[in-house]
Amino acid sequence: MKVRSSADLGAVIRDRRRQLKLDQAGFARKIGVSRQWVIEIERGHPRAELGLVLRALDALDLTLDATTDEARRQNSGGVDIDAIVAKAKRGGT
Amino acid sequence: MKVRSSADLGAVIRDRRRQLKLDQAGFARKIGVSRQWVIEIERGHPRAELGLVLRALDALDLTLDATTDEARRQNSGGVDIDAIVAKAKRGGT
DNA sequence: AGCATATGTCATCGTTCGCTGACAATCAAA
DNA sequence: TTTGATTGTCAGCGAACGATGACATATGCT
Repeated sequence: MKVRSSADLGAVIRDRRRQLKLDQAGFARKIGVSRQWVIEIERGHPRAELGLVLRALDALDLTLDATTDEARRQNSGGVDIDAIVAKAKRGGT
Repeated sequence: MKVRSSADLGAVIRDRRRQLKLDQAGFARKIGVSRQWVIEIERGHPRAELGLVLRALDALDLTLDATTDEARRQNSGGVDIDAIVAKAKRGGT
């Protein structure tokens, strides 16, 4: 998922934490912060510490990727399915 | 580039800032922080504010993506073109 | 309903943020 | 070398961080 705001970050963390069936307290212990911190982060606190955020993502097996908009247009998200299919129907690869 | 630590983040920001031919002062003004802040971030300061970091990345036209290790194995570089083409040749979408 | 677990709220406290302003250090070009 | 721009360092200050602990609501299960 794209992370453009601290609210996005909070959503990503909360969703993933629940996927892994961790409660806030266990999650907090795992990354060495207070449960308060988890609450604030998941709420989208914009002034949280970068380092703790990275620790949290790591604990959730989430990796952060920084890419330029152009680079992304060429790769992953922007595969031109229609063109591929059209060519495929014509017998191309 | 993958961002696992604040040092990574600093490197990404510095490289991209230079790509765009911005000096620290201009960059700082653009995102509404002090030049001091830029210096600290590029040095890898781990306790920087999340919100300011996101503003900085935005100003550099950098987008952050949070993905699980598994998800990345399935997607990014690895769109299953063969499967798509095979289905297309059969007349599917 | 009752109970246990999970989540959210509040106040307090020590630490550190990011800003400002002035001053070095570094580097490039004339 | 001298100039100018860029980058790095320092001290001081107000504001906010994150931790702690106690309390208040959910939420879920029998």
